[in-house]
Amino acid sequence: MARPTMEDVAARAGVSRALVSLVMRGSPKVSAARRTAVLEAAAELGYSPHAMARSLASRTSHVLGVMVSDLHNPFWAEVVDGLDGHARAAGFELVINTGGRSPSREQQALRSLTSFRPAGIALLGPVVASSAITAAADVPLVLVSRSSRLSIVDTVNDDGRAGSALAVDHLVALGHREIVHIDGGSGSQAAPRRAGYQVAMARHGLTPRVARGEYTEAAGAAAVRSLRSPFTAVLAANDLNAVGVLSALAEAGLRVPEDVSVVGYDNTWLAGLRHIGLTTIDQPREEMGRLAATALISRVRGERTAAARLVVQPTLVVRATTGPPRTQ
Amino acid sequence: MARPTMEDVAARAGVSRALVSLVMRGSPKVSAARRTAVLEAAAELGYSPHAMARSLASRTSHVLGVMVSDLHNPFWAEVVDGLDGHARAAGFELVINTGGRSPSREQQALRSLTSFRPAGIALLGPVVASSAITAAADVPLVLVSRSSRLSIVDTVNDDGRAGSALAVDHLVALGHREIVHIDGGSGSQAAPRRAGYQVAMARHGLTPRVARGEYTEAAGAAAVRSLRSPFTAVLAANDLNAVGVLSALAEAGLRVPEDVSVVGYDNTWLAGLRHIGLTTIDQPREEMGRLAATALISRVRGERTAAARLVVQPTLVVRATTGPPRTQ
DNA sequence: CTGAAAGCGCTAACAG
DNA sequence: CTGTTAGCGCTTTCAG
Repeated sequence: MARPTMEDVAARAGVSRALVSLVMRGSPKVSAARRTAVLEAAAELGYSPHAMARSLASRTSHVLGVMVSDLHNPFWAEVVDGLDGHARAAGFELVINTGGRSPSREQQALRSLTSFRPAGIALLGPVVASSAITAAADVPLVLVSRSSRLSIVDTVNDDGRAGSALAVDHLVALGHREIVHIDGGSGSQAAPRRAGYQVAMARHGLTPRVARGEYTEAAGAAAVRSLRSPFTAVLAANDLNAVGVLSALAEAGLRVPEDVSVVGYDNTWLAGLRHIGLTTIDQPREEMGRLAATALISRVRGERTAAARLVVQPTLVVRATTGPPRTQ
Repeated sequence: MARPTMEDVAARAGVSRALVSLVMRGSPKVSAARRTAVLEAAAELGYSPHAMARSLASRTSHVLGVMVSDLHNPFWAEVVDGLDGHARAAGFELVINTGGRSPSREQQALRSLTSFRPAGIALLGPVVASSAITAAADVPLVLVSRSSRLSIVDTVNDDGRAGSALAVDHLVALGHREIVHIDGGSGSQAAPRRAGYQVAMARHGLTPRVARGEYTEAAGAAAVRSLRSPFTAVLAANDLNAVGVLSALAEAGLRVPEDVSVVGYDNTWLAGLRHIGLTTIDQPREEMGRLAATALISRVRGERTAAARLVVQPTLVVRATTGPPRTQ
């Protein structure tokens, strides 16, 4: 009942174990006849190679580790799609982990991932300390939605400053002046989005107002409830956060966009739902996943040693939650 | 630059490799002095044990493989939460994979998972053929949201027939008679939900009408558009599907619930959003994850050999998408 | 193409 | 408590 090993397959096919190894790795130096014999024997036995033994012996791995900070945010599912497609095409497999938006759990997840000695690791929206990242960095590492100064890691980010500016410009063009930003707190990429907002507001001669938030629905709702002085528009931390904002506004009896305009960030499928119809800043999610996979794989193959700083451009998607402010 | 091994730690601490092994596994038969010496040496070297070598040598594993059929459905994220919490508490780590709702990709994912020789595997909403499941079943297996007759696998399901009946009874009590069901096609658990709907309709003396669907938003919208004859209520395949239904109804100029009532299934956070306010059938998602972890771990420990058939009870959650039909 | 031999990093006895 | 001796399942030489 124990799983068959290469030895078993070799015995059954009447060949040497070395030959089975060659066949399993798809070597061209095997005659067609023997190859089929081996494959048949393997199929009959239900043999499948032991990935760990293989990577232990070969000191290589075809596994890419992926740490997803928050499985509940649809944004990451779409990034993983891009990663998965590209990795698979290049002959790599994904092993996914989750960090639950908590630094300590992320650190555990990272350790767990490295214990598999993957060829490379992608961290999607990590909040863990940069020192913890360095400690794990004896394999190629790529950070998505988090910047880094470390030359040993690659990064894939949208231009968060530009994205926020896009939102502010859109709102100002509609006539808004009282624009609040609910930020992502210490979440990944919250800082550039915040900075972009502040700079854009200043450029328009407006006073920035930042409310502390987080990348969750609950935080968006809470932030709105805590806001005292009046405002006519809010730039939320991300789509999830924006949905919380919408709920809190509705609760308060405020209409969107007549009383308050709302802009999200990410353009996940959530924003596109007809009943949400959220104006938002689009990040090319699948492409970001693809870029991350490409960066990782090129490092793994030793094709590049300099750090890659991949930046994608966000774009504005106007839907139903933004409009001109009410004239007083 | 190569990763330090146990040998390196032993050398640095001035002890034998066996002692380091004992310390790493937390054995009590090591003096406090030597233990700290070893741990210090390990910390200085940045040593972390090689999970694969360990499991290769010990023929055991503390890894649980998880195949998620669809990362885009928030339902699974919540099940994974339950699984993760319980597994972690029991000293197991999760390795996640995704199948993209395609049988062939699921099979690949399953193969990839088994290549790590995990202690057990959880399949969340698999659509892959049952034969492919058996082939992988030389480790304990648990299926979530999919039934099975195989005695070697455990299952965790809600009572889908009861869930559908709950929805139908609710709609009938409101006065509906033209109730359409958009089903989950060949998706996991679509059959019992469909059967429950049909039985409940018959019990009320009503004619069942099933439209072919899938567990996606797009399928829900498409199904509504394809419906010819009139109806006053729809029971969707799941929440995602229901959201598509809501969109298509809005497009067609139909109001919810005045013109048409809509019931979802799952009660993911999506249903609870104020702007959706979907009446739905709740499945205890985290608990399902917890039960799956418990089942898997008890099998892994050899505490049970009989198949577990764990069934949880769905409940009705009434929100804003259901109401009495318009009186003609 | 084969067979033998060494070794990946670790655990599991077992005799000191 | 220690050091030794065997492997786990596989890849990698290297000499046939």
